[in-house]
Amino acid sequence: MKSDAVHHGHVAGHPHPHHPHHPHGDEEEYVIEVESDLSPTGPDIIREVDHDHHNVKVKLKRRRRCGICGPCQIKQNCGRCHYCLRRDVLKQTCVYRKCVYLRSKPRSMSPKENVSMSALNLQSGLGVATPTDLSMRTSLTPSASGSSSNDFQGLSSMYHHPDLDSRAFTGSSPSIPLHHDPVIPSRMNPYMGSAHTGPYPINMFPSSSLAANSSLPNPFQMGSCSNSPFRYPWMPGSFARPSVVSSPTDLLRPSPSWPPPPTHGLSSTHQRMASDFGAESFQKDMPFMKRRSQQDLLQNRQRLPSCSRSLAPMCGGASSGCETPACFNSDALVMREKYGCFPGQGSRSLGCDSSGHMTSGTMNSSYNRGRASSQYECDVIGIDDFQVNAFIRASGYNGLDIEIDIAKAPIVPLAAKYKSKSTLAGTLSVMQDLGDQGTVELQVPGHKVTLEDHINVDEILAKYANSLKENFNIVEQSRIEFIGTNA
DNA sequence: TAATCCGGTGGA
DNA sequence: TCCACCGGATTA
Ligand SMILES: [Zn+2]
Ligand SMILES: [Zn+2]
Repeated sequence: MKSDAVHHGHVAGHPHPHHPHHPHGDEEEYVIEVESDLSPTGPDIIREVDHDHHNVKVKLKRRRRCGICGPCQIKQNCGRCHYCLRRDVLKQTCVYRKCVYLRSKPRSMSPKENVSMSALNLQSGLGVATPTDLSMRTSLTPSASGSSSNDFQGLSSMYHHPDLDSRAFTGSSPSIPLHHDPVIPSRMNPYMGSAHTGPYPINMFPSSSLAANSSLPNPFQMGSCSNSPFRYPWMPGSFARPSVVSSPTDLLRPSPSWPPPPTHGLSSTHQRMASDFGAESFQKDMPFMKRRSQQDLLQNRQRLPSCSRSLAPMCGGASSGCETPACFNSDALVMREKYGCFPGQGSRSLGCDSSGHMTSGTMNSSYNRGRASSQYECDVIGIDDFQVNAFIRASGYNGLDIEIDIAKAPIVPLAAKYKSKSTLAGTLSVMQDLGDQGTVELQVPGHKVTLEDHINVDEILAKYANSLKENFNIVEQSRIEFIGTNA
């Protein structure tokens, strides 16, 4: 296992645009480049290539990693993923390091989708996923995906900033058809973080759009708030101590005395996740990628690389001053997590007036299909005063995805309105180990959502974000208490 | 030169 | 239609 170090410089954000490159080819073709001025981290350059005076293409200058998203913080290749193992032939970056922003397919336009230069200038970003400054990130909007030409496309959920959109297409109603909607990475630092000025430990795994930050004053944490460099658990120097950390399953069991859920061969979520690793293809590296609803697929909304927390890359070191949720994604404010004590806000219900319903493993066969051993496994977590079945799995390097079957629990008054089909998939991105006890606060925007076959919180939130500009809807909160079993 | 982005494509 | 591959192209 080699741990190729990679250029740090390359990873870092690129200060300014490079000189426009004009690849003059045939005399039939000319290139127009437009520089964006909206992209905070490096304007993209658009090339407009006119072949026959009819076929007009707009190409982008090769994009560069944003430098601010989680994966961008990782400076080392894992050395284990498919792309690492076959680096020479595949010529792709490590799956763990793939920039969120680059996961979306680069925009490009077909001749018919041509737009005027003014439009281009207006938007310059053309819907491109421009790494956006944190301050700009107030909401996320889901978008449909185009065909993929990106090996990593499946990795991310597609969000773009509504503000950018509106700004971009001001004037011309029909937005410029985007080949692909981008991901706006947010500052994040799941694994390393500068104590102060540096990026906060903001977890912003695209898929969830449910940013959660955590502060964990607990001894079991993987220490995401340190300045220590990120390390893969399997690499020397890693702090990973799987044996010490309870598996999510264990952590989330209501009580240590409760028997663990059936595991179908694998004894814990941890192991389930662990077992998911080491495969070859990308999706095999990220098996959960298959585990999404059709709608997810349609919307190209997928989860990030998954792994158990104990397997998750992490940084060592003790946390310092991490107990503040400061590290909070200012985004659509989806959720946050806290540990230790929870300000006894009245307990809230998890819900939205939408019908979120999800793909609980037991309810949706298609959902389960991609999952071999654990789809029928269910954990129990407490939400407010209720105990609810939930499907828990790792998400992201230090995250958990928790799907809650609302229909089965009277925790959502509103859910009743949607009959028994109402289920809600909550995707919590928990950055670190939950430790003995923790509380996750979930804020679900109460937004009207069209009932689909599969809806999860992400989508709800996304839709919520989509209309965030127009109206703020009620946000309901929920908190989920995690009860750990760590000794 | 190394890294890896990105377009094109064949197979499932 | 989706996605893993391939390999040319672009950047630093
Ligand atoms: Zn890798
Ligand atoms: Zn990035």
